[in-house]
Amino acid sequence: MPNSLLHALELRDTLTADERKAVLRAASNEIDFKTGQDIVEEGERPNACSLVVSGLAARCIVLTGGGRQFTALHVPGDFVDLQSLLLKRMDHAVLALAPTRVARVAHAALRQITVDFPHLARLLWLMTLVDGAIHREWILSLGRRQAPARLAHLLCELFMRLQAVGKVDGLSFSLPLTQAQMGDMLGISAVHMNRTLQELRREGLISWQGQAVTIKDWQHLKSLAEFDPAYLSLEKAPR
Amino acid sequence: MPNSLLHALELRDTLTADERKAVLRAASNEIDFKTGQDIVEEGERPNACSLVVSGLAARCIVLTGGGRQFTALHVPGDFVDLQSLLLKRMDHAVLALAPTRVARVAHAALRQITVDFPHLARLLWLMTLVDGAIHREWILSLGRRQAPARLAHLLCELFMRLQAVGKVDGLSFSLPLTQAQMGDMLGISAVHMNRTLQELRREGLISWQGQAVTIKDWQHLKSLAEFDPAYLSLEKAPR
DNA sequence: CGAGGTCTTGAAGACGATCAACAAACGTGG
DNA sequence: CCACGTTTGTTGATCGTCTTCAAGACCTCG
Repeated sequence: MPNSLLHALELRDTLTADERKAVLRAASNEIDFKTGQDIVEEGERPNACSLVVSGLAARCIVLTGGGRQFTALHVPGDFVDLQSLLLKRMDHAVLALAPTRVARVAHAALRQITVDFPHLARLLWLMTLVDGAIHREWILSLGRRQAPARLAHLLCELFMRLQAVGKVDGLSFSLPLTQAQMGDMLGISAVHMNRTLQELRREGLISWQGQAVTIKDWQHLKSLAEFDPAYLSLEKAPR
Repeated sequence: MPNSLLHALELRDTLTADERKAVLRAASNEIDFKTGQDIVEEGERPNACSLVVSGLAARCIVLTGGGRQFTALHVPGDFVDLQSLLLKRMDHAVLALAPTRVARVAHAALRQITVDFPHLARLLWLMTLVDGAIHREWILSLGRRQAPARLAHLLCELFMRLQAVGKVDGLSFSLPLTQAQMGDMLGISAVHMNRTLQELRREGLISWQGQAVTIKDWQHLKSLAEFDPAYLSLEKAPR
């Protein structure tokens, strides 16, 4: 159900009753993906956008030579390919990192929303703008932070985003990623990812066993990462 | 004049006469910035968006400790802060990298466009989506390419973007950047930037003297970078 | 129980950072 | 137009981060 979408939108602004109805009307069928499955393929021209209802998804680009880079991570309430409404062609694939349920919202329905509900349209636009702000933080991390700060920053970001959609338990959350996959987000090798992780564990900043991540020292983690959550726009404001 | 905006929009879709008029009506005053001046400051809450009319601008984030990272480069026809319409607060500064003329478009006028001209609104949205696509390519470069390929990719991108707005002369264009600034985009030090540049020169891929960049071997530059311009959406399509 | 994936560790080497010095280009004022 | 100071470009040497290769431990699941 697109309740997760309603929730994500209402994190950032208030919806009218009509707008809520329009959102609910736009949603169509839901599909389940297994870990590792492609939700959207590179080169595809979708006629619907995919909204994560539960699970975890990532945008993925592969280089000739085998190098892989994840360019975004998506939690419940996120569209994984809202840009395809206007960009048409997918320039990257989207992968399920865990068992993931996705709701499809037809392009036609989204386009109609831009005509009938300008404010709602601006909120959809906003969601892609938040994606952009997150991209810029990743660029900063990849360009100017070294591995421990990069990892710390990503964990801070994930914690805040998961908290916003009610997917944390105190200071713990579930992160169904292998270390190799985490390396592919941080732009480091799996081996170095492992050593960096051990460093943060040794410093008592986090624990990470199996899929359970716990933040053990939020203050230090935050300052190591120079993390400031403002870029996530997790606040209500008239948009 | 926002002719540069009209041009940028019409690169990607056709406008009606009314839409063209609405664009022209929305523009207000123009301002000149000198090299190095802030066009928008971090933390600011602009009430207008800034459109590059001529010159060159970059989004810039500074870390405590002096590290600096540019997260985007903007050529004529680009908005440098269109996201501020909905994100409100600037999470980074925007800097003029050369003498730059900027046209201000009031947030109120843009918001009115989202109500009166849904199709035009989608094209504005599209411009931020292209920014996002470029961000993802930078993430890929910073994460998985080494310095020579990173530089090659940025030069390919810049060439295509400048060509689209008529700012190239054959295979040459003007790039008023210091090597240190270029390093701040590629996530490398100024010294390494210099050595990487010399490598591309030595291989006969480019020349770069003063502010004049010339691509001497487009095919090899492109293949070194694994460059595919599709992500720039430089084609007309109904949006 | 075996097989494949994941995690962990060690060692060698590549890529890029940093420090330092100097050359070249530029802008400004005399 | 030249003298000067400042910024930018260039080069060498050293050091640190991260990669790669390789091997073994652990773990999960059929």
